[in-house]
Amino acid sequence: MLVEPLPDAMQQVSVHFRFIGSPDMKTPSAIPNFAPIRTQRAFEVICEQIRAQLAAGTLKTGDKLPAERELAAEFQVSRSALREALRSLEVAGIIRNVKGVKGGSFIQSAEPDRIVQAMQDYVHLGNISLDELTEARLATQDIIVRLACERASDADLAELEAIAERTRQESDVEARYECAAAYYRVLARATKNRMFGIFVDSLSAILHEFVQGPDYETLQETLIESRFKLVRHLRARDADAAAAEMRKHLERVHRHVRKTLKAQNMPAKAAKARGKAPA
Amino acid sequence: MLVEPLPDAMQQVSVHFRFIGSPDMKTPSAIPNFAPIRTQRAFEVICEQIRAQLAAGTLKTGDKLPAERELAAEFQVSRSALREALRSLEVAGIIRNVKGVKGGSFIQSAEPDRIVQAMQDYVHLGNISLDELTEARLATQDIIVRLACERASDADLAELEAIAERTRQESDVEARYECAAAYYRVLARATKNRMFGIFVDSLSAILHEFVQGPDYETLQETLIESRFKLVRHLRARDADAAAAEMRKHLERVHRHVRKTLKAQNMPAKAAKARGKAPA
DNA sequence: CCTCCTTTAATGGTCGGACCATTATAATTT
DNA sequence: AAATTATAATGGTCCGACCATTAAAGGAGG
Repeated sequence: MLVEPLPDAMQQVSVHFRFIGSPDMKTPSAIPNFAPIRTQRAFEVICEQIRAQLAAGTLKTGDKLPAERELAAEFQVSRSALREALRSLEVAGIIRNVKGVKGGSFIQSAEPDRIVQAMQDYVHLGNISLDELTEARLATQDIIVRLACERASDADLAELEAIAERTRQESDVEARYECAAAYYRVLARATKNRMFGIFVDSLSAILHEFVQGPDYETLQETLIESRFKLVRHLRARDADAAAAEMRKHLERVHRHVRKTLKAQNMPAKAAKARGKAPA
Repeated sequence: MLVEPLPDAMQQVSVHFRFIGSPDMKTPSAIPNFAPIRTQRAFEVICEQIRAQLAAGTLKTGDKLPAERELAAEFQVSRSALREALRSLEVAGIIRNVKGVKGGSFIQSAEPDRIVQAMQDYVHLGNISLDELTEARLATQDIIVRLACERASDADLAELEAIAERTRQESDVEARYECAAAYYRVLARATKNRMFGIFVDSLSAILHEFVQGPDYETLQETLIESRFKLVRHLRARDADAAAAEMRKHLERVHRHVRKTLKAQNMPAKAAKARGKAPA
């Protein structure tokens, strides 16, 4: 059996899963039963069970969960409650829902997108300053460059150069940003450690929100040049030089961003609105 | 008005928000209308709008969204669809739902919990190896120690010592883990950069899953001693010594974890099942 | 006037049943 | 054999209802 139904205490209609007392008891104070109160919602229990099976390895990438109606019956909850659980897992990037016959909920492979999203939310809510982001980025990239310097394959280096070259040909601002992100991503991949890729992607996405005008133009050629230089240092396996180049590069970028923000009188902590209204 | 209703194309019953053609058209191929097809679910649109208001600053921490029934009316969707959106935002840590009169959905302040959860999911799904985690941890802690060495206040240092002292008095394994996590967290806080706290918390939570038996005992005193030493180095503002101590500390821990895993014949990539069955 | 209890209404959580749009497969037709 | 048409399974949405929780209003008693 894939799932276990919710415990008996949860079986009654609309019971809110408290694990103490009885729902109908009118004078619960009669018995000095001071167990810790814990209220838990149905969808949370469901998520926990599924996550547990994930951690245990009972469920793994590619597996298909039973259909909603069926799964709801197994858990002995309504379809709505189950759907809220599935929705949670979906936005967490754990499952993917596909419609139609042979549709269902499929366990996803790991994608860093959700972590990036979570970090983005965190920054929006927590007023993380540009300075903090910048510092974290400098520190992270320093490590990455040094590791990449040891481990980058020839293919990695060639790809980096190709991206830098492509950047030069792009004229669209957004396309150039994409190139930059790709450059950083490949560099992170060259460390052969996926954790660094996560950090980089997150910081890239967040810092992108700060980039404002097309005033970037003036800096563009310098930046591209710097990327080529970095590859040369990597190829020479000169970690210190590579790290220094990256540092110079990032400082240039951030000085520029900061100046732009100031020119627009924007505090360094507020990101601009990026919500696109539905057409 | 807080929200805008969904566009006209979405108003029909159960329409799945395609922005091309008409649902009732029987021969849509008659007109060569080749606009890109985009299907979007109601809850996604709602989430986007709310996230947009967050990024724009229209919504901020502490604000209260209208009641579900009311909000559903504003968006002109069913309560179920709205609830799935709210559920998504809740598991993303953006809102908090509270019941009862004066209840509702409140915009939360930033908590790193969700990022930690996201990273945990990522590791579970992606088979990130212990080696990768360890390396990332070593690198991250190196930076943190060096920054903390510059910036830690006397209060920070005192707190670190207090935690190390408390660890010695604890006998429960889980409590000691809590102490360790707290130690790392305070250390990260001493950098005065919240981004590092996120990294640390995530790695702590994930690595905790690898810790198995109570075989930790033998190492315990050495580890605590090491924490005291680290504080002394920090107090002396000796970054290199502090970083070296931290490195030694972590390597000890990870050697031990690795050995334990091997003894249990567990691959270094699979985390043990931690799902607690409901009582 | 103040305190304690009861009532009330607003709100999130859950339920169950319904219909629609999508999609892969089976059945049918050409 | 190929193309077309039903069929059934599945996720997405809607509706209306009831329950549990909770803060505030109202009332009883001092």
